[in-house]
Amino acid sequence: MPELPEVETIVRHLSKQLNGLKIISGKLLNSQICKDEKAADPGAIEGFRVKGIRRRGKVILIDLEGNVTILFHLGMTGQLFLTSPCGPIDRHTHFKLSFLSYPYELRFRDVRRFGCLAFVPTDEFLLNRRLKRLGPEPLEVKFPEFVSQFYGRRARLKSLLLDQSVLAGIGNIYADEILFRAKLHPSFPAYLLQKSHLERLWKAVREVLLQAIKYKGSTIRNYVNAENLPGEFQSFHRVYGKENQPCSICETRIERIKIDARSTYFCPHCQDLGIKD
DNA sequence: GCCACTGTTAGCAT
DNA sequence: CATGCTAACAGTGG
Repeated sequence: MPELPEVETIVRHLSKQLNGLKIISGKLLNSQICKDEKAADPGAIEGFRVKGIRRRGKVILIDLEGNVTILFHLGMTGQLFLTSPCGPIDRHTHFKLSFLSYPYELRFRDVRRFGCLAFVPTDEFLLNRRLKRLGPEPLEVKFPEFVSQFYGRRARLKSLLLDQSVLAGIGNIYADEILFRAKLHPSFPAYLLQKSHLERLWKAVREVLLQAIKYKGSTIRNYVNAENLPGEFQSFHRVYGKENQPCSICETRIERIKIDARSTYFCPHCQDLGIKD
């Protein structure tokens, strides 16, 4: 579910709401969600204040006093949202936090449990396995470094966009939307790109992600933001999930192929690099 | 009921 | 190292 724009939307809202609040209780309802290291001990963070909330790639980091950072990865179906503590809790809710003088609790819910939760030392958070191999932030990387991430790589463009060590935070939806906007074929090998192609790709990464953040991400099925609301960017999708529908530019039928076992949607006319030229 | 599919990625084989 | 499958899980739709 959540890629960079969805995670950024969550982080912005949590940051506005939770900064400075004091934690009065944390409850781990299912320790299986702490799959990376030993189960988090929620007792260890009671009484600490929230110092800040950050995003790195698709990872959410809540920094607390006491050199503790709570790390969340939402996997495919993870949700991190604020809700009334009186509402029902289902069996997919794995963790919750409540705060002094604040009417909502923060819940982490994840049906498929591909997500994870960990408590890490703030001063060593980069050593966490979820973070240490991440590539540059797609919205911060300068063009020369962007080029170096693709230079000489024989893999297909789609594979590299999905590779979190190339760029951190892009997933299946935005990879396809970015390649459509850049007019590049998802199967094209990166090392054959010309500089002008890379410039198109670099710009498309920024434009698609920024617009998706503006519309609070995409909801296809499970995603909700920290306000427990769906995103609105799905109505701007040009190719993702649109097999056999006419391309919004040229009316050609959108095709679906498999790359790395992931559905990949593209317009064979608009994205014909390596096919026709 | 069965089978295919799903927004992720660590771990393994090649 | 680079690349590409597979499995982990639960639910949905044909």
